[in-house]
Amino acid sequence: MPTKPAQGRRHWLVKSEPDVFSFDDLLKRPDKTTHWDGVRNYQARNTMRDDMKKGDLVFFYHSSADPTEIAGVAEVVRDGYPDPTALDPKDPHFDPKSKADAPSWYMVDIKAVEKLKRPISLAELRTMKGLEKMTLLQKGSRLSIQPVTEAEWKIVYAAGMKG
DNA sequence: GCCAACGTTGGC
DNA sequence: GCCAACGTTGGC
Repeated sequence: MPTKPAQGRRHWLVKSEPDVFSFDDLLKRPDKTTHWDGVRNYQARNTMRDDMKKGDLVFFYHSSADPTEIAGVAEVVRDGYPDPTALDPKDPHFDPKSKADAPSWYMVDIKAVEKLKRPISLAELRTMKGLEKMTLLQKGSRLSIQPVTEAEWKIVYAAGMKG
């Protein structure tokens, strides 16, 4: 499958606690790929179900870490589809209200593309020109899956790859 | 560990 | 439909 041309790509940021699942963990997965399951927030669900498309690029952010930082770049390799963990009573993310024929929760598959040469911490992001409106930096922003504009993407990526 | 901000639930 | 109570997120 050919890679989507850069023009059509949208950009996202996903949060993960590295103690639970880090960017290095993603790199170690078979085919460097995982299901982004267990998300139980409607706005994040809508983003995965409706907006994230194969070929889109994703910043992998380490939350609840020291320091909190953007660690790497991943790529969406499968569009949104129902999250089976919502239907599994033994799964910690089980949702009794979700039904197989009317799934409440969705996930995408993401694949590691490259680690940043230099991770960019939240503190540094706050100092960088052009990121003032970045969703991650807004007060009270808790969204675990959020959009990144192309301009924001370029600024952060350039800094992270400068080494 | 604290706590502000936010999302969800449920009583009314 | 309102909103108080509760649970969670996540930076510090």
